[in-house]
Amino acid sequence: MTSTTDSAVPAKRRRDRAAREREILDAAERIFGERGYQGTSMDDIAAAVGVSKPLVYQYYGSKDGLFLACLSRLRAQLLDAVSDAVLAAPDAEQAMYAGFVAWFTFLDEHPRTWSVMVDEGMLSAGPAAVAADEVRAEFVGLIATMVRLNLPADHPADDDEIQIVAQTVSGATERLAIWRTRNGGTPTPEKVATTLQNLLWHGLNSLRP
Amino acid sequence: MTSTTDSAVPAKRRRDRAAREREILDAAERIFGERGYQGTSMDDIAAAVGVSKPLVYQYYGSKDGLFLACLSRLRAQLLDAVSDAVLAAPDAEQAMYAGFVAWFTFLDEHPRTWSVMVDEGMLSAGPAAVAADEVRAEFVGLIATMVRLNLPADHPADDDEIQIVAQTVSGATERLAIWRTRNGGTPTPEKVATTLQNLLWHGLNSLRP
DNA sequence: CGAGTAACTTACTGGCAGTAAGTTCATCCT
DNA sequence: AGGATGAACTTACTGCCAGTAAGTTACTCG
Repeated sequence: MTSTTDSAVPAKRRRDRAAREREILDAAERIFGERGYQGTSMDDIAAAVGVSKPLVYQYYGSKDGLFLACLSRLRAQLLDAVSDAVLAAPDAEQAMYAGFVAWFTFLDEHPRTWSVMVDEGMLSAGPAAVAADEVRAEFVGLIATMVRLNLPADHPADDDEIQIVAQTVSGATERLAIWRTRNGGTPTPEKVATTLQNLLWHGLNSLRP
Repeated sequence: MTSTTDSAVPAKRRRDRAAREREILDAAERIFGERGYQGTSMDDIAAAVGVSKPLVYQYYGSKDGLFLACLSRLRAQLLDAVSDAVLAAPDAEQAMYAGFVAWFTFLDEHPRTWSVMVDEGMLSAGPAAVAADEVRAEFVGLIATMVRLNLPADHPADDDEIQIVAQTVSGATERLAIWRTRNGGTPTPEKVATTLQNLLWHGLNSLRP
């Protein structure tokens, strides 16, 4: 007999830790997304789940910790979506396009979660800032790798230039995502990806020294 | 025998409003830059100036108001630096390069003030967010105008594409500025500007439909 | 059924944004 | 001069929220 037999009713009651953690994380992601980091209190989140604040602290340690947990989950999903798209493409040019489309599409489908991550992810003090930087660093690394692979093997590229390009692409796509969200989700991911591709592709291929 | 005869000593005493406001604004810019928005309390700023907190409130209304005032002064300086450089250039290509160099150079010379503006300027709730967006919008507008001017007159450009390009450039330069600051101010503004120019110039010229 | 422990709560502390109400200093008027 | 007027400035609070100490309830397993 599974002990959780009576889980059909909406009564909150006691749940095991994993389930409660997920419940709290879901609520936090939603509320952070709606009201921002500053605008959200731990009491709000606890109340939304129907538990008391100290329970949230027991599971997530601090407000930063909880925010960080939201961020971490989102990061994994987003990174998966983009790298799947990139890896499935037959060549570099299509990989770049597919990566852009995956990026904008994912963020279309998670507009609120996105605002958690970017709009407020850069609280330059505290562990959340470190986490946000790690997310960016991961994408920058991914982009840098792609750029390197696209360069002719006999030209060891200028590392500074690769960094500059990777930061550019990362910064641009982040900003475009915010802009699209505020712009009601237009233009389409494909339109933006195409324009970006046109804008960057030639320049990328002229990186050889 | 100037009327303020005893001003030699470090005693704070009473000063007229304008002077006090400037003093507060300078301190706020410095402390926000050092500790971030969240890490700075109004008491900190008041103590640094040697006045009480309510005085700061009387002059700037709120923490957001004070932050906004810092932002506003910085914005004006930065925008001036960049648009001066752009307007002084003889053609579009050099204008773009000069704009990039001016941007990165200015931010080199004001690394702390920069972190006030960008790293924490996007608290997505509150009036500070609106102000930060206005700063960005101004730059995006400037870039969009430049792009339009560079296009052949007989081709009315696709507005979406111009927006995409402008957001891209703005997002990229913002991110590159943050990266350079954290990277100890390297590579040089000229190096970054050159790479960006190489990366974007061809793509920009292929925008014609 | 009783012991042990995981899930959960009440009731607090401390710090900070923001405010009400008052006090001190400078200047102008007669 | 000396009092009136207002600007510069302060003390002493409120309320909100992150974080905590210490306790209570209910599930589980021997």
